[in-house]
Amino acid sequence: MIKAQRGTKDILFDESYNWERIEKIASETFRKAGFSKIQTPIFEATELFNRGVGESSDIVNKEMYTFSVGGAKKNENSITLRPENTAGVVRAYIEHNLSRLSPPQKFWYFGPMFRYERPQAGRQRQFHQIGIEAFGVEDPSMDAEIIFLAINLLKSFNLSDFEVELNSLGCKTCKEEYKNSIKEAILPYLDKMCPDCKVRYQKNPLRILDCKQPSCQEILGLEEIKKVVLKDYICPHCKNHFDTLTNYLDELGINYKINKFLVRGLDYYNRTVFEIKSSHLGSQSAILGGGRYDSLVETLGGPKTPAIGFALGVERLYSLIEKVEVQKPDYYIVSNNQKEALKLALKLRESGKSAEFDYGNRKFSKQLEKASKTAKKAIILGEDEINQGFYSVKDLSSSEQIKVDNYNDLI
RNA sequence: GCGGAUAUCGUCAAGUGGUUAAGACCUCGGAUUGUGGUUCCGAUAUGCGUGGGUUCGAGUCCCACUAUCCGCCCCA
Repeated sequence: MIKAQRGTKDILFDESYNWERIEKIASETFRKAGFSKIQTPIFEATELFNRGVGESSDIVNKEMYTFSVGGAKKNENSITLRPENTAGVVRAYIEHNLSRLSPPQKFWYFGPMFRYERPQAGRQRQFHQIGIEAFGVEDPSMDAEIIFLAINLLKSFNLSDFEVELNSLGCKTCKEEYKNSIKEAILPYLDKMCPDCKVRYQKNPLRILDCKQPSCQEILGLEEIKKVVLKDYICPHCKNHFDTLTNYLDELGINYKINKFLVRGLDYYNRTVFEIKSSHLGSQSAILGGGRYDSLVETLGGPKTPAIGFALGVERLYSLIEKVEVQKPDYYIVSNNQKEALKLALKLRESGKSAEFDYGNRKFSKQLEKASKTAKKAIILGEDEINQGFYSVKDLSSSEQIKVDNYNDLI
């Protein structure tokens, strides 16, 4: 038997219905904020992610679904199933010259992403993200709006038990300085750190701050290291940006926690980064994450354009929300005349009712049994009804059966 | 990539080396030829993740593989 691939799953019945609801609620929330939906391809040139997400990230290093196409001329065209969607949206932004339009340009998306990882609670190889990307605004009011929107989105799913973490990574220049001072501080302890951190030290030292290894945690906990990490390293410009943002958030009554150790795993982030966590998710506690990526558009060949966005894990969100059952159809038509049953069902649907009918030409007791399990009311369309031109309508919860002479009384 | 647990029908499961692999739910049929939700009767795994091995005999023991779940890493 052929089974669904490891880390992938089928979404059926009520689950599928709840997914539709999620998309609808997200769509409404974003539409009100002036975001339009963007749909980009599921695969892109591998190069896009190498340059966009970054060579030092785990995603690019070991989690991409990359393959070459083009038959015998292998490696001619290396493509990759998107591991995230920011790079794709930025590519589209550049390709369609959207920077020529009056800023800001605001987009949202919903779709599958692919990462080759070991599946676990809250982690699949094909998973879905809802996200937004906004281009062309540097002002911190945009950061505040985006963060508010993220919170607002979660609240529209009736979630309240989550925590917002916030940090600023600084801009290109002060981020470099920060990196260097971290490297300097850590150097004496480097040989005691885990192998991963030794690599990070070279490639992306900020990620060391994220390390969960006890040995590394111990070193990060040392006073002299903490002093360097917690020092306000960011430049006055970035500090001003961050302070204005937190001021706005305070003004909006948003609870957040500044976490100086919050460093995100994708290379393109700078300045504002944030993450929303729930304690009900197990070890994969992040439900949403995002931040600024002011140089990504330029990195990928576009004009210098500030930008910010976030992505939400739909499977993780799904596990937190209250589920809704699919509504039963209004009518189930019980009949041994499939032609008349079909005609009536189609007519009812045209009148705005939901209606199903029995295909089986089975005994009425069987048809009614099915009706009682699946529908609110049964319309019995037997020989008497067809010949004499009326409908017997039975309310399946009260057992009450009435004779309806006029079709209009059914709708 | 590393650790731990698990794998018996569509679902939940009993089974701890010995005849034909319990049971429940779901599904289907009948009791009831035009009246369901309650009741009663019946049907449904030549099969126990896959492949080997031990044994007179394997769902049960051993080995390998695969998958799932949980944790690490990382992320959403």
